Amino acid sequence: MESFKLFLKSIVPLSDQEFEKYSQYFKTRTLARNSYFAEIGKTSHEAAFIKKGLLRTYYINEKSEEVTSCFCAENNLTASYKSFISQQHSELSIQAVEDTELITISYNDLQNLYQKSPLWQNIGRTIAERQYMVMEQYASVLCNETAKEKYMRMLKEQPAVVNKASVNDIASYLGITRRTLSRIRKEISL
Amino acid sequence: MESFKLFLKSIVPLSDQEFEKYSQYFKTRTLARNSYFAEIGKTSHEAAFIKKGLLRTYYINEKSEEVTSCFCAENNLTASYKSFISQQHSELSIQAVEDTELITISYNDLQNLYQKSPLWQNIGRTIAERQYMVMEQYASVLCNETAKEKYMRMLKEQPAVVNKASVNDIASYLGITRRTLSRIRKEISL
DNA sequence: TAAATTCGAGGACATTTGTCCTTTTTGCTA
DNA sequence: TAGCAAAAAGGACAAATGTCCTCGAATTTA
Repeated sequence: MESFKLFLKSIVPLSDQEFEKYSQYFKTRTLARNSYFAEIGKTSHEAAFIKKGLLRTYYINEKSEEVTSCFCAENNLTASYKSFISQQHSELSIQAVEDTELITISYNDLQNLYQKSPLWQNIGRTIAERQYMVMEQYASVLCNETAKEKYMRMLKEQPAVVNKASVNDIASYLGITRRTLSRIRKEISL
Repeated sequence: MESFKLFLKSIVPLSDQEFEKYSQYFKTRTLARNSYFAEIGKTSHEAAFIKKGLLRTYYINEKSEEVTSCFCAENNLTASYKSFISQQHSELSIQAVEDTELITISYNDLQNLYQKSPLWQNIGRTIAERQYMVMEQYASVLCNETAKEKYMRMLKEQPAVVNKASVNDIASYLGITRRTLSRIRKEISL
């Protein structure tokens, strides 16, 4: 729980006592490689903080291909947000790329926290704002860079992901084909 | 204010009395075509609901080109969110594509509302969550569709914007060049 | 451990998109 | 309304990326 406490403290002022008070709402859980935290078609009842490991979020496009929309690494949050927030069927699957340890909270417990405490309303809002800013960055960056620029950025910003994820998943995350990624890797290695 | 009230009601349960109670915090303002709601380098002290008109958000990339990251139309919110939330210099400019009427709130007033009322904490969080979901959609779509698919989607989802904005701005919004957009328009018109 | 399967690299060619430029159209203003 | 400037269209060629394929290495499974 220590890393999660630090994460929360980076968002709002929070004493150890306050954290203890609410820590009962959070459960620790492990997820084996390739197993799922959320699945397309099912409603997602949990959000998670990733203590250790790596998760991949993907959806299926009109051509029935898996498109990776996100890699979530240690010390970050993950959830099928749309499904979790609206409590409707998920359009996303979230799968463990490697064995992963999570700290989770259920939808009902989180709503309780929101009811109970302005502190948690504030945490919830701030997290939503942050997720927005991260996504904005992702969008503006990925849509206006060439394939090579995108891969170089990923190498710099998410080197651990590049090592752990498959070529297929990295390519679809960057919105390019395997072939293009292969060419870029060749070029870089020269 | 009527459209803004309806907008809020679509987010949270809200009585007319409650809305009246807080409406003093909101100011109405018009923005002439080509003038700015936010500017790169300046801190953004306001967020806005667009009553009428159209705004374009852009930044300057490393090649010193304007990149349009967003078109915000009537009955939506706009802000240089990062700057507004963090009260730091804006990396974005927001410019009126046509004469536009806004309903605005200042950063300080919004913080006051958050202090004063869990209702507004809730509104703030829900809006942040929604903006996140919109941005997620934009990101995954733009990064995994061809130039033509992106333009066709825009035609369908934002026909008014396609009519009002310049070819240059539409192209940079879609992450393609003017030349490519010109080719697509030609092809469609056949 | 052998066979089967998956995964990544890369060849050959097609298609898409970008670059640089000129021409045409549109809209403004003097 | 004539003249100018800005915006949009589009020609010619280059570069980037995609498609379809094969091959060999790595990994899994029987």
